[in-house]
Amino acid sequence: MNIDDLFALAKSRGLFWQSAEIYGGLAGIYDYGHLGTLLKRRFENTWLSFFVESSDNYYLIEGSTILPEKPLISSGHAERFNDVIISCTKCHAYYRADVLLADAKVEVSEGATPDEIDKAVQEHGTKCPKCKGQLSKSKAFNMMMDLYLGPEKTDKSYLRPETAQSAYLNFFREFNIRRRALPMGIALIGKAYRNEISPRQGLYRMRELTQAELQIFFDPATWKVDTNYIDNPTVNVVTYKKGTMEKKKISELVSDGTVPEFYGYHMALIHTFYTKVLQVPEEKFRFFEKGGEDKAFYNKIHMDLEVNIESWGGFKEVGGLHYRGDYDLTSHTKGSNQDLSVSIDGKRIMPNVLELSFGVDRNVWMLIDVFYKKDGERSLLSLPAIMAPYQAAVFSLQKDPEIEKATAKLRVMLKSRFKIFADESGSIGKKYARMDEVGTPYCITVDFDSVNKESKDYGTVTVRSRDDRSQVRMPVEKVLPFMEEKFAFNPMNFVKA
RNA sequence: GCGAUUGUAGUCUAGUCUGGUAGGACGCAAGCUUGCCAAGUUUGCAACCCGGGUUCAAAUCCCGGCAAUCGCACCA
Repeated sequence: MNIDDLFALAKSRGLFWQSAEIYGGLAGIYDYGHLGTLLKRRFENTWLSFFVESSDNYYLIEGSTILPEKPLISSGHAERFNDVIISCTKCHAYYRADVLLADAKVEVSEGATPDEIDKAVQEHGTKCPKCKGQLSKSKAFNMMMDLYLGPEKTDKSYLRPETAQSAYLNFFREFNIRRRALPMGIALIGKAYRNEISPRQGLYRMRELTQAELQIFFDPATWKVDTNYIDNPTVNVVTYKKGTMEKKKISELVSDGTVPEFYGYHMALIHTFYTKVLQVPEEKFRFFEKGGEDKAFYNKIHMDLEVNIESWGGFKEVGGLHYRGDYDLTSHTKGSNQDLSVSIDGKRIMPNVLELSFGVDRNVWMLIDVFYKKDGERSLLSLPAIMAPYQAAVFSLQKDPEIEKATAKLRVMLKSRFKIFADESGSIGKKYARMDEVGTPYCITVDFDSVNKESKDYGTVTVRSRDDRSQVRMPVEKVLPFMEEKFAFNPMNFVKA
């Protein structure tokens, strides 16, 4: 499936589309429709259950999307998110000024201002490397969206560029409330904002995005994890050292020193989430270790979580596992004058952070890409049941007052426990086809025998499975238990280490 | 931000070069039909991205904007 096909599906079935589309839209900003919202919620709830609620020490919080300027200066975003850009007056190519000057072997101090850059360009007569044209004046470009609050619009603030900062800013209070114990996890699911220069590829590069992040604060000297690494899965991994994809046991990655134990454990956890909970085929999921220039400066170990997504042309980042050391709490300690170090067993330490970060929108797109199949006439979205927007549909085989009465009754019975689709237009085959396309795992159909007292099948209905189109007949009163069983799957069961 | 391509009912698309009644498919609605997998049939609904210009006349030509895809660049 290519991007255009996926978008056509998304628009026609109620998944997502551009915000304010009747006005022509806004680049990189999207709305979710009724079906997309259901799907997104399923992903978020499953993520929450698996990574957060499975632990007694991890909690979800909700942080504001607007942050004052100071913490973002401390975190480095105000400076590092801030590139100085310079363009060519002739061919209009533009460059990051520091990269351009480094290539031209011109030395400038790190974090040089536009004025300093312009001076250096003038002194060295630096030209456009492509066309040798004159370079323009440089200017600062910040990826963060800024806001000015108050009656005079003087209070500078930003829309948060990542949810992570909300976790760090709330560490101190949460730690004190929660019995001062480590490890402690703070999770957020929420919006983040980045002023991307050029939003691309549907939900891949967005200006307003949803992140699901878990920040685990821990003491590296004492954190104990399950060294069976949750059945020690074999994972696809591109290590920085090797540079190509290979299959490795988690235990190997730990014993050969690629990652520490706690990191390996979380690789296993994430692998389980993608391959067992979301049921992404193993060959489509991998870890990709970033190093050197590509690694964010604060990270000690940085792996992207990648899924092979056809519409995005191959393996693409859907999340990250980042060992951030004590960078975050140390910089906020400096910036706020609030000592965020903690005392554990009489020892004073600055907690380290392991960040599990997921792009929710990218994962929603990924699920559609991975599970949508077109087989001749048939369109099938074979989502795992736990991700299905509608869990079942209840249909009447045909227009008939008796049947419709029974259908309505069955719907009421199921509605309080499950998300039930109810729309009777079209033939039964068409109804099934529609449900296949939006990933509804079960269609329950009331037919003439169901309501005919003379029939041996009186009081029964048929339940059709989405993937193999098979049908089983069962008494109406068995339908609820059947559904309870089919949706009993609890993602957190994988995690009890 | 630069370059290329593109923008037509809810969705996909013909028509644009060469200006002159916007056509099809799917969809949706109502009816007939239909006893389990997108059937048939009748009737109906629904569109030229936005703004300006040229012209007797613009979906079509020109200018500006917005948006999308791809490439470059960018993505602490």
